[in-house]
Order: sequence, then structure tokens, then C-alpha cells
Amino acid sequence: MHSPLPLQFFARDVLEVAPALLGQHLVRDEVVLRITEVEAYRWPGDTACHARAGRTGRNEALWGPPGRAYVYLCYGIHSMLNVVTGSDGEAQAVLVRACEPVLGLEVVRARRGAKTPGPSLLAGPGKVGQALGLDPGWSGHALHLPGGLTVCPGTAPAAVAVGPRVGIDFAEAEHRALPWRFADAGSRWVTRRAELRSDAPAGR
DNA sequence: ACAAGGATCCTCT
DNA sequence: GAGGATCCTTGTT
Repeated sequence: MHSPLPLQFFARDVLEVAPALLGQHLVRDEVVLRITEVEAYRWPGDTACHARAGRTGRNEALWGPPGRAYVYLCYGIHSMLNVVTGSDGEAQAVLVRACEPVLGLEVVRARRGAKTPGPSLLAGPGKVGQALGLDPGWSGHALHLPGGLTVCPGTAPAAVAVGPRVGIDFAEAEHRALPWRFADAGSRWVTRRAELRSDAPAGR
């Protein structure tokens, strides 16, 4: 069992934290998942960010202190896990889009309904939330304190791939084009590889 | 109280 | 690779 990453890890700009989260572990009880793909969202200046709707009950955790979870329901079905970054009062977060299993594969397969093996088990943000047994009630949960769900040190990727974010056709063209999606270039547990570029990673 | 839209997933071709 | 399923949140009436 590891200690969670400290608060200051999350209390940085989202464009620093997002690539740094690749390879880290999401830990809930006996289930451990290694993060392989993330996206950054940051308000203002990003019409894809949920903060565009203003401060609402649904996105309250997004505006709160860093190191917390922001879990929202998408399409009425999927619980999407975000890690809040920056400082209290800002609205920025990292969406976890994909993971690869480390421990607790049995539990993950049970929660997911044990379909076909391989990356389809955990490649996709709705799948990650389901595998961890999350729902919007987890919004505001501290990820840097022991208990429940935490983010713990893992193994960093050898190379990072970058590309535009997925599923934000509603946003302005300028924001759709931002290369704010980051993935472990060496992992198969990633969605839509064709849209990623493996050259010079951003951040750091 | 109602209509609209959505940071997706799954099942087919 | 494309299309439909699915149902909650939000803003408006």
C-alpha cells in the first residue's frame, strides 16, 4: 500500500498536472489502475470546460480546492472521473480517459460486466468510472488523503503522446484544436491512437 | 413542468 | 467506421 501523492502535486496548473498524472495509480480498496490517458480542461478561455455553464450544483467540485475528485454524469449514464487542479476558486481539472489494470482485475471485470478481454475493458472515461464503482456522489472526495479513492505514485511513461481532446464538437474551433489530450505513447490501453502524435510532449 | 443537449458506449456492418 | 441507445442536468416557460 502506497501513500497518496501530496496536495502540492495537484496545486499546479492543469497543463502541468495532466501529463504528470500519466502512469500514476488510482487506488480504491483492492483495485489499482494505472492512468494511461487524460485530458485537461481550464476555465476561462476554454469553451469545452464545464465551468462555461457558471457555478452550478453539478459542477461545484470543479471550482473547489485541488486534489479533489469531480465526478459528473454524462449522457445520463456514465460517471466521469476528473482530478481538480490549480487553486481554490479556479475551475480546472484533468479528465481520466483510460487506464490499464494493475491489481484487482477480478473486481474490475465484475463491475464492467466482463465483456471481451483487452483494452475495451478500461479504455474510455465512462469505463474507468464504472471500473472504480464511482458515481457523482464522489464529487469533492479528497484524493490526496488516505481512504476511499486515492492517487498514488506509479511508473511514469517513457514517452508521451499528445492530441486534441475528444467529444467536444460543441466548443469553439480554437479550443477544439488545443493539444490538451495526453497519453502514454507505449500503452495499448488508450482510446483513438490515430489522433495522437508522439513527438515533443507539452508540459514539464 | 418541459424541451434540449451531452467531455460516451455498444452493436452492428 | 458509423449510428442508435439512453436518461440526467440545465435553462426556460
